[in-house]
Amino acid sequence: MSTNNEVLALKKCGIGASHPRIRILQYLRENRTHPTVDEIYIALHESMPSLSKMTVYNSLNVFMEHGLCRDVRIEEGQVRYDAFVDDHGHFKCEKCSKVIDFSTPPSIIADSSLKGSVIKQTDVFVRGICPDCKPSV
Amino acid sequence: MSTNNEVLALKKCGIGASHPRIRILQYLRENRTHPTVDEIYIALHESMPSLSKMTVYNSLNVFMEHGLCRDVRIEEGQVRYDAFVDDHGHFKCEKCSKVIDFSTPPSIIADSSLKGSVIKQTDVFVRGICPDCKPSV
DNA sequence: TTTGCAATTTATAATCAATATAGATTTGGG
DNA sequence: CCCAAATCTATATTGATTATAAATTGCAAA
Repeated sequence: MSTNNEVLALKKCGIGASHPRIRILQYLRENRTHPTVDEIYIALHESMPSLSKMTVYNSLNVFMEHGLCRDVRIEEGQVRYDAFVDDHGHFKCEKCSKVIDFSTPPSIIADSSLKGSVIKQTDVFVRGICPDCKPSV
Repeated sequence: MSTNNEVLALKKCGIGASHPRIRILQYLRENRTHPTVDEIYIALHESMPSLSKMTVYNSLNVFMEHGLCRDVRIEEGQVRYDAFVDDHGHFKCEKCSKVIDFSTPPSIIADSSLKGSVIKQTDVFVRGICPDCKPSV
């Protein structure tokens, strides 16, 4: 079945592959739109009437702890989630609200102030107007 | 008096130079520790007993609207403020909790996915262990 | 100065996403 | 199939921030 990948990914992390978790991870991997908890909940609730929003919160937190997804806090008061965990930045268009991925330079620290530090996590957020929404010259 | 700079900065933005605003801006400029609303409130309340926390919220929001400071949302659930508004990134040490400024590369977008976009605001957050807290080899 | 009005501040109440809790259900090994 | 552990669900709670409206302050004109 098409959820095999998700089951394997969950097992590989040593966490239980419950039905809600499989569906949430699958949704996140198939919808690279950086959805919020609410968006995920609304989308899945239709076909899983017993799903609780708490389970979405819990699952996403567990996924994050195990590197299966990351949080995108580009907007105040709305946490988005992304199953693409390789290094990349997020651009939010203030016109159409889309969140677009982009690549970042190999090194984000351009001075020596943090020489010798250990980097655990990097977040790069850019806000502006995307090419599609920008009035052409 | 030493608050002249703040009065001028506020007037230049076209916003009222009330006593609370002068003191809050002054505190922010003299304490480059990226304080939270609570930290600012506690620090100033001592010498301004009538100060309301709402005023700190209001003032910081007005300052942000006029480019006098920026918010640093490097931690979930805690907004910090920074009167240094030139482009720079923020590093948070997970051991000592300090937030350290660093410079960022001239261009933060390393691919062509956003060619033609308008950039309004950039935030670069790095979490890890700072040189002081890292056990030396 | 004094006056008057708009801007600002203050206190209180309301909001709302996220967490805590505890009982119910599901999962997976034997 | 059974059972203990993991997970899920519903409800209550939290806590930072916003909303509201009344009180106060700032400031410019008379």
